[in-house]
Amino acid sequence: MKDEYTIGQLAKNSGVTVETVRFYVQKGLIKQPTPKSGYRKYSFDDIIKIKFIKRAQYLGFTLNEAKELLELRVNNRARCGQVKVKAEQKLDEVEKRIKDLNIMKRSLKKMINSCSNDEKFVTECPILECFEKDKRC
Amino acid sequence: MKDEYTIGQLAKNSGVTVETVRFYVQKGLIKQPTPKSGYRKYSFDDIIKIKFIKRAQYLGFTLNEAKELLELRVNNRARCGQVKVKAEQKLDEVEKRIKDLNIMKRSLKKMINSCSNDEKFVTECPILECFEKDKRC
DNA sequence: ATAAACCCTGTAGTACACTACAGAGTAAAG
DNA sequence: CTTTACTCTGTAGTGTACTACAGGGTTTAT
Repeated sequence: MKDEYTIGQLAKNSGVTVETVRFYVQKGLIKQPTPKSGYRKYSFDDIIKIKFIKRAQYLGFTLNEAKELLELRVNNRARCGQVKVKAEQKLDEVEKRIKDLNIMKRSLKKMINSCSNDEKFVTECPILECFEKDKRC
Repeated sequence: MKDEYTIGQLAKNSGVTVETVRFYVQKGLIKQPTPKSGYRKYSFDDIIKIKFIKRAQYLGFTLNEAKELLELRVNNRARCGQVKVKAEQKLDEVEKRIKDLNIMKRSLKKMINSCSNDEKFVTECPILECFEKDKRC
C-alpha cells in the first residue's frame, strides 16, 4: 500500500479516467499535489476520496453534495448530526421517487395487460390516459 | 375550456415558463401553431402534453423518452402491439430504477440508524465509513 | 392614441458532469 | 539511446434541460 500514485495509477485504482481525476482536482474535490519530480504524485487517500465520491453519486448525491460530505469528513469538528440531516433529506427524496415510480409501474403493467389485442388502436390503450389525468390507475 | 391559448396562457396553465414552452416547441415535443393573427395560438391539448412531459420527467424519464411516449399517444395509426412493446421496455427501465432506488434507500436508512449520537464527531460517525468502504452497511 | 403588457425570432449563457484533444515535457523499458 | 507510454497545462466540445436577453412587432386597456 504505497503512497505515491501518478494520476494514471490513481485513476486506475479508483475506477475513473485520468480526465475525471483532473476534473475533480479542478473542482476542488481532490487537492492538487505539488510535483517533486516532473510528475505530480497522489496519495492513497485520494483513491479513498474518489471511491467516496462515486458511492455518494450512486446514492443520489451531486458532485457538490459529495464535496460537502468530503469536507465534513475532513473537518473533524463536524458533528454526526450534520451528516445525518443530509442523509435524511436524500432519503425523503428517494422515497418520494420510488412511490411515483411504483405508480408508473402499475400504469404500465395495466396497459400491457389491457393491450391484449395487438390490433387495437392506440386511442383505446389506457396507459396514456393514466399519465395524462394524474389519476391512480 | 377554450382552445385558443397564447404562449403565456399555455405556460401559466401548464406550470412552466414561456421559454420552456418555446424550448419544447424547438425540440419538437409541441407542434408550432401557425399564427392566424399576429400571435400563435396553442390548444388545450398542449396543456395536457406539457403536464404529461412534466410527469414523465418527474418519474425519471428524459425529454426524449417523454417525446417517444407522446409520439405513441399522438400517432393513432400506431397499433396497440407497438405501444405494448415500448411499454414493456419502459416497464423494465422503471423496475430497474426502482431496484436501484431501493438499494439507495436501504443504504441511507442504515446509515441514519447507525448515527445514533448526534454529538459524535464525524470521525466516529459510521455513515462516512459506509461510504468509504463500499460495504453494505 | 398611447402606454403597458404581451408576443415574435434568434442567439447566447447557465449548470452539471464529464470527455476530448493539442502541443509539449518526462519516465521507463529494451 | 531511442521508442513508447505516460504526464503536463490549457482549452474546447458533449449532452441535458433549460434560462436570459436583444430588438423588434402586436394587443389590450385606459
